[in-house]
Amino acid sequence: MIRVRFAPSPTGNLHIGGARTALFNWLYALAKNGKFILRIEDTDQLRSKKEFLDEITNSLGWLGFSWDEIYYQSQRFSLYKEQAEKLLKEGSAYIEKSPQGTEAIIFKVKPQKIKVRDLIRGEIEFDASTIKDQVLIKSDGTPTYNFACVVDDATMSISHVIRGDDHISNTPKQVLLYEALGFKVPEFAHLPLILGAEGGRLSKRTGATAISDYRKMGYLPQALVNYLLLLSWAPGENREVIEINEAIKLFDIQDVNKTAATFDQDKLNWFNNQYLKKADPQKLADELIPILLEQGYLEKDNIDKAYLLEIIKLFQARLNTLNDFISWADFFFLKEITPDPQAQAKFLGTDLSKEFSLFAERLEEVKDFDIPNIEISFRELIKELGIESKKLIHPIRVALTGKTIGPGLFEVIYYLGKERTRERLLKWVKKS
RNA sequence: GUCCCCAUCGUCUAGCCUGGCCUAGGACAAGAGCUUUUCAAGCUCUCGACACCGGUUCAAAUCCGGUUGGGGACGCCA
Repeated sequence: MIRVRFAPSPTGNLHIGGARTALFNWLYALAKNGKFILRIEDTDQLRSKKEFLDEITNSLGWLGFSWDEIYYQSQRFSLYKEQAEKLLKEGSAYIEKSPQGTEAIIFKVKPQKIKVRDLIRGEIEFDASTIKDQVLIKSDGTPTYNFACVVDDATMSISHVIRGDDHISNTPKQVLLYEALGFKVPEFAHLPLILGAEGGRLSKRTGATAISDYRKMGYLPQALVNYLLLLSWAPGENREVIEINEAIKLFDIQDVNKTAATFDQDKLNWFNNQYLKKADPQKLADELIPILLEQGYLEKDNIDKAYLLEIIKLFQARLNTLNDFISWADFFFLKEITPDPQAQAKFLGTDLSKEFSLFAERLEEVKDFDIPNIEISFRELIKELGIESKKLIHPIRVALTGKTIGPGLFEVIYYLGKERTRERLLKWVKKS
């Protein structure tokens, strides 16, 4: 039975690197019909916070990873103590007294060669003479990371330890502990790290790294998962966009690369756009409504969902993030728009009173107010006035949307409706 | 400083294990064009890499050694 675990410490948010480790563990469990275990490493009582724990579990859930079992190290202190005392009795550990009189339990590291087999990297050899004796139980009675980790992985019957590259140097220390405690050594797989754009670890300075931040920025979990997955694994056949169910069939931990990858937001944006394009507008609406309410674009008791759905369809293909929707589509929800100053100067600087009022009149006369008929009436007007269509299209767009870019003008007019279109046009007509 | 890991376009990668099919394939980004009503999307094209040196071999991106470069770890943090 394959049993893997993700072991975050609730001393910070779930970040990109942690999410990727969780993904590969979860995916491997699904691919091999095993179990995925969540272990909360909250031995540091001072730095562990409930809010971080909540953020981590919420983010994992949002990404779609569910766990079969959950454990908290803070509830297992007696087990660690017991195992440390066993080593003490056998003579492989000793007690060290501090000047204050407190006692710590230290593991004796004997000089020897330690071989670690890694599913991704092959065999790695370490010389134990370069490793110091290891603290097992700190003088405050709590276990150290390496010790609790070994006791837990062994007692939880973890078959494969899949974790970040940064743990490679912990591995020989842990192997020694497995052997001293008489536990079977699990398989190891060390995942390459994800680096920031300037090289080095992904940090707050390199941009947002918390998964909850990506959620707030309007990324879809499927897109983020797909991107993370492709960061050090490839399904082959030049495939990039891959549904998770398909990935489960193809994934194997041995196929993961050894090389550290640089996080690239541009590519993430592309993935997000790919998923946004084919997403169910209904689902996007569900995500968008709370944000639109919060920012005052919608009123709680007055939501026209069918209308919102149409507007979403209009923008879906041009969004990189869900949040882009608000900046592109705001004019559909605002009572009054303020045109971008540059756009106004460029397209509404000259007097178009005659053209705008004529067009407003023509729109009044359109019988079946639909997109083709709006276009026909516009084209006829252009012909009569003898001007180029773009001479009028761009100014009208700015008058209606406040922007120089957006969906096709006739769609905009249709969804804005006769009334609002007229109002916004006439605002630029000088009364003589 | 010591130990460990890694090395294909700017970025993510395919190929490497099982040398020849590689004048190295795809994607993102960038640039150009088509379309056009602007921005996206879509389509077409362009730019662009086997870090270096040596060895093995008829043949090396692929195997071996070294150099260089990058990253990580050396806590009574996890």
